Amino acid sequence: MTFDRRLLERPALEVAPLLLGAVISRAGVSLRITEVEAYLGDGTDPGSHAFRGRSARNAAMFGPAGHLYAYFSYGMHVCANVVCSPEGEASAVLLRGGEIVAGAAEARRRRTTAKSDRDLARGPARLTVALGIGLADDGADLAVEPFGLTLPAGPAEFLTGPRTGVGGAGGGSEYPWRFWLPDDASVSPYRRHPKLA
DNA sequence: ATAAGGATGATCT
DNA sequence: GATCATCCTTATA
Repeated sequence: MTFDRRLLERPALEVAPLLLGAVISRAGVSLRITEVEAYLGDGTDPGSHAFRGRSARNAAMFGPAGHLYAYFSYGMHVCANVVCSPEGEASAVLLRGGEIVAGAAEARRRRTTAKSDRDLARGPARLTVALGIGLADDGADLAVEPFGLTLPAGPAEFLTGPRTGVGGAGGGSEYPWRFWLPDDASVSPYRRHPKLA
């Protein structure tokens, strides 16, 4: 019914593939995760919110594994991460895309601009809207209502590539830390950061 | 199909 | 004041 928290108390690069195919749910809406990105907390990842240490915004990243790190971005969006590593270390996995497996009617009601069901949770900010995740959920334990998280039985087959939208240091092929399930319609289209030629 | 520009605000320098 | 872990609309092919 719920997950083994120890599986998430590992570095983000190991947890990311485990989350592909996992099902996350919140208040009756469930989705199968198909695309994620890893962000490290050991000070070696310039693209990570934790790169310059702890702050009020990223505090949840330093908390226990299996909790949520939700943050506000671009003045209008909320993005959600699954916190990993033992408490005190700040790595996390950004949820970038998934397909709704339960509660589709509710998800459609929230995502009024979605043209088709496959767009309901394709993209990190869309995913949070579909699930109804807000800033109030920052730090929430995914093992506790209204949340739920079920990890896949076995390891999934996956592909990797550069992280989307990360420019400058931390971007490009130096950091191929985006993970997705092959041939899945709910994987968001790759967009290079504007700052990279 | 891909490209470009605006919206909009917290966070950090 | 610059920088975003983005989305949506409109334009051009």
